[in-house]
Amino acid sequence: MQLSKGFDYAVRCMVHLALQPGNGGADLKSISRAQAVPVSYLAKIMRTLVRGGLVTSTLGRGGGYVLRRDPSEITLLQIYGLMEGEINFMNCMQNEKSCSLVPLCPQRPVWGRLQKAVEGVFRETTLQDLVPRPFAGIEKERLHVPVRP
Amino acid sequence: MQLSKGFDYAVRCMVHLALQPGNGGADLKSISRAQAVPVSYLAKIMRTLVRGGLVTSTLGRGGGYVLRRDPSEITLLQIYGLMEGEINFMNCMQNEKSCSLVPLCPQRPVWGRLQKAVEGVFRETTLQDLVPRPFAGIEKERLHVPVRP
DNA sequence: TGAATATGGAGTCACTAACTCCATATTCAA
DNA sequence: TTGAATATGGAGTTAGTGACTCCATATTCA
Repeated sequence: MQLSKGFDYAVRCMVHLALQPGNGGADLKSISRAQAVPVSYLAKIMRTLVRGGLVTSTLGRGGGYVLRRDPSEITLLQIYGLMEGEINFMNCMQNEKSCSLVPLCPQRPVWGRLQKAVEGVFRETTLQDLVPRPFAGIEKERLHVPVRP
Repeated sequence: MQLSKGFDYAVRCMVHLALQPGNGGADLKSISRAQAVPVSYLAKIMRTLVRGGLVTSTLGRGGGYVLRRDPSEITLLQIYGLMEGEINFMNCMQNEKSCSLVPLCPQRPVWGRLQKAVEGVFRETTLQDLVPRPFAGIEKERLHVPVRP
């Protein structure tokens, strides 16, 4: 029961974007260097985040990535959903009829409780909560500015 | 973030044992048949449960397995601990120094919260809670009797 | 004595997380 | 106009491991 590296990377890179001065954005190479994530793998992750609407990308020279919303409006649940899909602890939780052995499986509600618990933590945690203290709260009014210098 | 089949099997087989009439115990083959778990794999799982002290085994003809304690005193956390070890959602949570990037990693407390949440559900759920309704509570006074007929 | 049980541990196999590579498209600067 | 710097798309690779199998051994009972 581990979270994937992909998810970990995604979260850290989103936080990295949230930390850019004036939210100016950052490009693949710089994120890769700062977060120690292999650049080619990071590229794939960023594509997922862009497709999912959490990040905006700019092509060509001087391009890069910017958060699409305020860090306080991006939850871990959204990132998890993009990287991993629905939270489910057992295969039998995916659809109703996959549990074949017992008509009313007694552990089903337990797995459900786990799901809800984790979902709750993910839903309540925003990128803003993950910004290291010294930087918390600054530059918030300068969000959403374009990347280009 | 999935629970392993091994853990699922272990839980179901423990419940199966809790359901035996008069807690007479059951042997590999019958558990395997009833719970649809490959017998050779089940053998390995049962060894873990025996070593862990949750189940007593009897060798030789007429042998098998019996729960060592009352179902209400066996928690999912104990079973999980045997099958999977400590709950940890990220590798960096194993020891203090594995998180190398940032001295005070902001997501650490979040992973910790997940851990606590799941641990809580596991600790509060006993085998007794997983016994299907019609059987709940019966035969409790006849626990701990020997296997042999 | 032998059939029926559990034990121990090495071995197999398939799947997938994690990562690479390359060809292509876009943008800007000179 | 060209080329350097960026992102995109997707196929390919690899190492690790979860989910099993297999067999030789020990124990118990009929």
